[in-house]
Amino acid sequence: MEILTEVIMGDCTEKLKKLDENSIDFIFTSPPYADARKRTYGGIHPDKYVYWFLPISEQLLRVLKPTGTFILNIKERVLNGERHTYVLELIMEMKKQGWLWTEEFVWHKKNCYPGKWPNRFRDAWERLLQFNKTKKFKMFQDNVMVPVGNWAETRLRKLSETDLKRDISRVGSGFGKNVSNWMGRDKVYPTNVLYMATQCYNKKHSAVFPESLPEWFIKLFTEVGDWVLDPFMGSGTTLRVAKSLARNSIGIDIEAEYCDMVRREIKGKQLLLCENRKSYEANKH
Amino acid sequence: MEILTEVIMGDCTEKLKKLDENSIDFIFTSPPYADARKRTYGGIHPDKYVYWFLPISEQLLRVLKPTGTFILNIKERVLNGERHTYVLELIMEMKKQGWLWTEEFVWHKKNCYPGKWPNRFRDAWERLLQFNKTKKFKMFQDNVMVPVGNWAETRLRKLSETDLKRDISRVGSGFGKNVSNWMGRDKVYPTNVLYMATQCYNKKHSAVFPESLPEWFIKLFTEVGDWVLDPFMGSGTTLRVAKSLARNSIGIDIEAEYCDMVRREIKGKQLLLCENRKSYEANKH
DNA sequence: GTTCCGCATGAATCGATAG
DNA sequence: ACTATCGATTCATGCGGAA
Repeated sequence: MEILTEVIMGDCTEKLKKLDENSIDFIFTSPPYADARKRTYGGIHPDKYVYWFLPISEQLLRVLKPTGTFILNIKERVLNGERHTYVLELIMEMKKQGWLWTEEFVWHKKNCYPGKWPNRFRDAWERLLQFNKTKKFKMFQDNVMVPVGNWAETRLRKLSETDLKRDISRVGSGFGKNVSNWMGRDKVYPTNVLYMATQCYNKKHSAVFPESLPEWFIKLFTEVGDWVLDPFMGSGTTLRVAKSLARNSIGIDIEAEYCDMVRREIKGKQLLLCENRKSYEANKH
Repeated sequence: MEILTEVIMGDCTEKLKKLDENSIDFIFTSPPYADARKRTYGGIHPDKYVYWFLPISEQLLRVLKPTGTFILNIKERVLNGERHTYVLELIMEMKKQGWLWTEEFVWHKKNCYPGKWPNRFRDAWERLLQFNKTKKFKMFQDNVMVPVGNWAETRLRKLSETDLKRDISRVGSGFGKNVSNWMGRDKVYPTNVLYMATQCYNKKHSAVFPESLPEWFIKLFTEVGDWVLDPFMGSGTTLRVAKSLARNSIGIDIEAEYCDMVRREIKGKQLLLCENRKSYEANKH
């Protein structure tokens, strides 16, 4: 079976209209956040964000199969000291369009953006909104099971409870036992909180989310040979993962530079894969 | 300085009207979830939740000092396979009342409720919505700093990258060095994700949230001698923590049994403190 | 080949300054 | 008054060079 990976250059609002209805199994995307990436997308003001996105989500609803899922990675900005409500409004407007708001996953970022302010802490999480067309969507929970428990933290907590210095030698000797214990145990289903690092750095083009993020959801919501769509492709993280997992994929981006780069990669002339890429470690602490 | 702890029995919609305006420094509460089955508060249906809560939040806005903060612990239920939107609507309606929606913290539960469903995973997070009356609210960030970095996880990742069994002995010998390294480092400010265990079990009355949750926020938003309010007191976790931190507190509950229990505890005749209570470990993994 | 140290780099946000 | 730009702040991570 041949796996297809297609790159379409242009504004996704228009290009999505050319895709067949009920043809996509899974949509994963991270649209430009309000007022971020001003150059590329003209800088959508928070107050106009919903109005800007709704025509796109309307098309996404059209192209998605009834059994498909749409995961939207998004987070609202701070404006005048408050969290803006455009994401909340977007959810309610998309429901009016016919979307089902099935779930909200949390991406708990291991390494969030630094900074200090008198009235707030660093933002260490983003929303992963799950939308569906029907209640009968495909889901393969067994594909994303995680090792049980938290070996490292248990060990750490025990250390802090006793006298550290005195116990170091004893801990050292007990170390192997714990490791084998942890490895021998079964796997469990994950939760709706994903604990992952923000990025896997490439040499030139950094991605806004790590490969482990689309990887987790593609395994969860699709089968081999299914069709994956990312209307805001960017550096092509979603397509790269889809291809490596033997899923067909379509990426749309308005930037020629991104499209060229991803096309070159598809042809195999340039491999931009992160070499020391870590497998996802969702829910492991 | 004497610390006062007051328990008021009754419907908080009414009882709140008897409190002075601008008299409370911090409000922390976890209102009953929308649920048609529950008897208390007349069994609020999700569709009527906002309508039910708004008169209460209006009173909370009145009694809170301009420098005060209101933390609302809440999570929307699943209804007909979808997340209900009453929390989103509530945020927007409270903004119309005059509240500022400053931030949304995430309580990432270490041990969430078990279970398995064909179309969703276990829910491991809840919202902690921060509302303020003005932008000039009190915040004492230094009181909630956490140890830096993530020693345990780094160690764990290194182990998985190499041959585990072969390296056990070597790791054992290098253990003390790493521990001292980790201990020597400074503390950093936390993020807006709190990673805490779900509950601290009492003998009879289990609390909705662990003591570490109000503890963290009371330390962050109040000083010794300030006034703390919980309009849905329940088993009195908020009041217990407030008292132990030398803050005055007021709790309101409609259930006589809860009120009696908390009053007895205040008098010192019954100590319901969790014996093996852990200190909070926000953002440590 | 390893390990260690130093350094640059982020989907950020606030407050001050300038137009 | 309201918007646009800029510097300061902060920390987990990966990279390169050195021991």
